[in-house]
Amino acid sequence: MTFWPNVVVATPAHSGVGASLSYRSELALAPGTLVRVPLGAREVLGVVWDNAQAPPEGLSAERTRSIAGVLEGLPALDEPWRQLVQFAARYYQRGLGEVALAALPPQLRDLSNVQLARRLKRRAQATALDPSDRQATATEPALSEEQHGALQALASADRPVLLFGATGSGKTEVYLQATQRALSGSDQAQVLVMVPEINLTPQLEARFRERFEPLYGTGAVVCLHSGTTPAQRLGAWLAAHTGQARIVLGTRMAVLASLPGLRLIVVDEEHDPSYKSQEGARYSARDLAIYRAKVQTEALAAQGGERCQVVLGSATPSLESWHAAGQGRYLRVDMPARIGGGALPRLRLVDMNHQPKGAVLAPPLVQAMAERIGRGEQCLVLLNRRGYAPVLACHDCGWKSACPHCSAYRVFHKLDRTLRCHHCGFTERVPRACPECGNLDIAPVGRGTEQVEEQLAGLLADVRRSDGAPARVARMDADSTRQKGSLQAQLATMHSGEVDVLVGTQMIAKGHDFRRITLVASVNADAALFASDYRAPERLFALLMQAGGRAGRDAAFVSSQGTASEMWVQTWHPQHPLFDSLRRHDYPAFAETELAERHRAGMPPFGHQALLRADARTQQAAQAYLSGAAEAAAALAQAQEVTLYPAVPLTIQRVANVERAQLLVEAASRVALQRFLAAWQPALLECRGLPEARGLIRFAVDVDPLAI
DNA sequence: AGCACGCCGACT
DNA sequence: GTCGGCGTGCTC
Repeated sequence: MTFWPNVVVATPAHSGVGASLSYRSELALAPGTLVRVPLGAREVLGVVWDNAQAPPEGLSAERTRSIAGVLEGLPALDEPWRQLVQFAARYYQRGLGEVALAALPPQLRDLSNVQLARRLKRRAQATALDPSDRQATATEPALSEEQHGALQALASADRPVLLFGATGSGKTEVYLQATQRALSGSDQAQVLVMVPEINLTPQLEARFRERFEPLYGTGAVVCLHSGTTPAQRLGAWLAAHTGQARIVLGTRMAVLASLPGLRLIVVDEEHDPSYKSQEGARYSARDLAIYRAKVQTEALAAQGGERCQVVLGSATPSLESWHAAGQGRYLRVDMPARIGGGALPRLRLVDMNHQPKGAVLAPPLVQAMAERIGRGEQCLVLLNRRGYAPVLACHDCGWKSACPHCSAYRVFHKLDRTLRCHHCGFTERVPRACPECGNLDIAPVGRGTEQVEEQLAGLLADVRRSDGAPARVARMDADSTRQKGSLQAQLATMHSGEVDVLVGTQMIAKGHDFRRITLVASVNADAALFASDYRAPERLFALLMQAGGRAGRDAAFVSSQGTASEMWVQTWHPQHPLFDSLRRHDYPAFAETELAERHRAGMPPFGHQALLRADARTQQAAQAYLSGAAEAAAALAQAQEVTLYPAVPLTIQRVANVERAQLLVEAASRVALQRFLAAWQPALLECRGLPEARGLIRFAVDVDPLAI
């Protein structure tokens, strides 16, 4: 008997190849089976999507080629996984195969059956050799009343849970115990825990290993993120797929891992923009987590009635999630109190209008830091700019350190005397004199972390710590942590108390549990207050709350010092309403204001958006393509009540000599937007051939974009 | 995306 | 006379 399986392969949506390709097979292949198939001149990995009994229509039999082989020993990818991939591909307007294959470890492609068998055998042996003297029960710390309530709510919730917990309220312990509960329900049960950034995985991994390896063995916890080697990634994926791994920790890519026994998904810091992918299929891992829990629950219901729970945790939830909770679509659970009864830091606004002109750090702030250092406390200084200064300029002729390949300035890095473009990476040594007029008087404009570090070291030069040693300032940003292991090393110097003041980008604001920090300062927050991006206030609020959350985490330490922890913000606009909510740590009030504003403007979550983006050799070509695509869809847009805005260049118009433009699509309903985008797809392919779009490099649709 | 096929400059 | 530049076009 001959079968005609439809197989998905890694062809992007814009390649013109349909959703799946028909092959011939003498064997019945279950949907989800991993196969190797001939495609043109090569052989590629594919996933059987369905197995038709009849040959495909409109395709001659001799053009249908045979399946080259099946990946032996691997269970088929299950129905909920396929539904998830199908949903993601459709919703984010990408090829089915592209999404499916991107979710698989790349190494799986070039693994022979012999190699695969060897790997699977080794895994099975490792598991078998694992010491069997496992603990039967976990040693779990006692929970606060709030934590206990959250755990109860999570256990019985019939919808996604939004865990609204202050920084330091002990959300991680709730995740740990919820995980334990989910795993103890069945030998097959699995849990997925996501964090926004790779940097945050090591400490979470340590806590999960410590808690669960004694119970479930050393292979029970695996990590999936872009920092792992291809071999590790394959290993972790296989462990998750075969059920040997009980807990998968990872970044957004982990949401697409194969997890047949999935019972709980945790999305920590759910508001974080890192959950939205910015290339390839531009999916939101948080939104996919919600969908995944739903289809998994449906699948579990069919075989006995258990649920797959999903919990989104944050001290400053995304407005989308907050709104969903307000509507009752999510169950909101509050944990307002800090563990140990510590208070959230007091807000101290520094009105820069009343500070000495040109001061990077206001004298009262420096004074406050000096006092804290003298008492053996630590400080954190936040500045969202790497390097020494964002621009180098000539005072004579007006030359600025523009990047020749991008419409942006190169940043002055004083430490290695370079001008570096943060967009394309183009780096040159700092010129001795102005390249335009030869003037020697070229000077940095604005400030970055390197400069603040340097200035602080100067300002605190005479300050002594409680042990009499001079105060020590360190800097932590993408530059200082580029080398492998240096992030951990830098965190260690902070934990040990070797460093008194840590200057850094938002990297230092996230997640780290420093016990002796009692003062956090944000040096230039103002840019976000008046940014054109409508999500900028939300991000600023989250960043400041999160940064403030680094202070005073150890209530006993703070009270023994006889002080209160503080969050300092330097601003030229102390009257800005955002600071009122921030002062009261009142996220709900802030969210209400922002949501009202969004509602008025028809912005998400009340309206729905997508972007059509184009990259081209010239700006004209990029815009011509977009305009052509808009024109082709004018009637369709009108019928669907979708608004198409004019094509505009991106804020940074050119990056690495590629011109970029985009076009905003707005609709009042998600369904209308989806219908429109799906119907638009053929026109998007066709418009590539427009003569005026000559020079177009690529286009992409971004559904639910984070920035417009 | 790959990888072929296909038409024009500097080399053994 | 060939090796190879990357411009279009197809992949069940």
